[in-house]
Amino acid sequence: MSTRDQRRGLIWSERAPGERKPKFTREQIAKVAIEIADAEGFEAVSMRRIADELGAGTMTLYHYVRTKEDLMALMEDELAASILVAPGELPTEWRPALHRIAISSYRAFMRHPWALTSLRGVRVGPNAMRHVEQSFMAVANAPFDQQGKVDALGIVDDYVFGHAIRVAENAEQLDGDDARPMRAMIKFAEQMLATGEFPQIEKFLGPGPRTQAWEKFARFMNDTGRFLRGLDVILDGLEARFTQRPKK
Amino acid sequence: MSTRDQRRGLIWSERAPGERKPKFTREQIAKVAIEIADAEGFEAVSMRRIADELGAGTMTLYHYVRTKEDLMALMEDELAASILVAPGELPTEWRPALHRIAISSYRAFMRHPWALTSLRGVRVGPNAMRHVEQSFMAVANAPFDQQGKVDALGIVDDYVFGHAIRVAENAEQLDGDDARPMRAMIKFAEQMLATGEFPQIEKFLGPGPRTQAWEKFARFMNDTGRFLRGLDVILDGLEARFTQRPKK
DNA sequence: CGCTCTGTTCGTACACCATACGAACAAGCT
DNA sequence: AGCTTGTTCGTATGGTGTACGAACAGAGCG
Repeated sequence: MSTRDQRRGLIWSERAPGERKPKFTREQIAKVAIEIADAEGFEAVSMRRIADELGAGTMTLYHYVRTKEDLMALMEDELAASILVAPGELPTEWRPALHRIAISSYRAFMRHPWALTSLRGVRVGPNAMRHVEQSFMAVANAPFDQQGKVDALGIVDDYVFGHAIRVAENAEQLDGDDARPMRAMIKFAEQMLATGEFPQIEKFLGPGPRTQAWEKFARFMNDTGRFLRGLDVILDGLEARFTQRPKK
Repeated sequence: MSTRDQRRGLIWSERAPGERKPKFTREQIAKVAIEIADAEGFEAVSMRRIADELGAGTMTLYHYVRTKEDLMALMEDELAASILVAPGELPTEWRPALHRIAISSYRAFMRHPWALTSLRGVRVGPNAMRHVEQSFMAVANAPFDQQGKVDALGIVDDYVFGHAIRVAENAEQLDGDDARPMRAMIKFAEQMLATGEFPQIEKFLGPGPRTQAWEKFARFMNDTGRFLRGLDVILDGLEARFTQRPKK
């Protein structure tokens, strides 16, 4: 190898000749979009806004992405990366492994609540596939048959996703700096209760002035403990299914 | 009562004097919006489109609704009505009752898949409250404490919602008349698999030509049986939680 | 060095969106 | 018949995604 090659890397990591280096990268664009959504909500994410943030013309983005839909797929996969469990940290037992993945997903969703309602899924990117791989890994040693394994993964994923999305929606109202929506909702609920059509709800809330009971209830719904208890119930159910009837 | 009052109904069902009858109703508007979404997808629902369908001017809608957001709340509550179990048909035992409600919700979601991804919730309308009432009714006789009851409802609701939303997203691609998105996804997945980074997924799919294995897999994910099995697992878990440790 | 090629950037234009504003209309009353 | 006011809706504004094609600039070559 001659000296003039010293400062160059392996051929694979070098750009092929004749290929101009673009100013931006897809990852960079996706990250900026996520930052905007985190800071100002998903509806603030527009092609113009992203381009401005990057100091580029709006149409420049369309060189990296065919449609805004594609860009959202990039955002989604970028977030999918953050639900991956660090390699080596995945327990070998199926139950703690599933538990670990579920918590990791839950945390990621809580960090970017807007993603749950705004990014419509099924655009499996590289990181989403890694998540699937990791999930299969989690149940690889589980005493379930093929169908049982997929069922188990599906149930946990569905629960985590469903829970997260409902909590996220709730939190948007609960933690907003504007308390009016919450007040309006309580007022409406009280009106409905006054009709007497809802004895069970009334019984649950108890008698007397329930101005705080409502908010307490809302906070309870968003308690992480509730998520964990539900997760345990589901894992219990999966375990029971196995011990009760090993061969279906 | 004099004869001239004969043809009039009870005072309560009469319009108060001085109140002009509007041409449309909120319910009517919401129903039209839902029809459009069912027929052409949610993105086809615009204020102009709804108004056209009703034979009204666009701005007329704003007399019935403050914003489009409000209109979506109306749509949501209209759909919430369809997940209500007919009164009298709700079993008294908590497990079949929860099962019944879950299935009813699942069916409603399957009928209007777009609603899951497009209508962001927490706008509890009258019908949503009736659903909550019905849910509390379902667990009224269950041997859980207060927290346990709410937990149980939450877990089932979360699972149903999470499952439905993922199936709905899947179905959009699976049942679309355009098979290209599906093919593109398979092609991409195969490329990823070729890297050897996904041994678990490969093991699951098995060797050889898997052109059909993919679609079979997708169909399996959307099988109603999978939903029901998951529901049973969760109800098992809830039941176990009770029999194992009656007092918490 | 300048020329050419082409990948990359982006200005302009269009169709569509939600909706603010205020004018026009008509139903029910006196 | 005239008035009041709830209801309808035309127009206009500022936003959106993106099609089109012109302008720019980096790399290779002579």
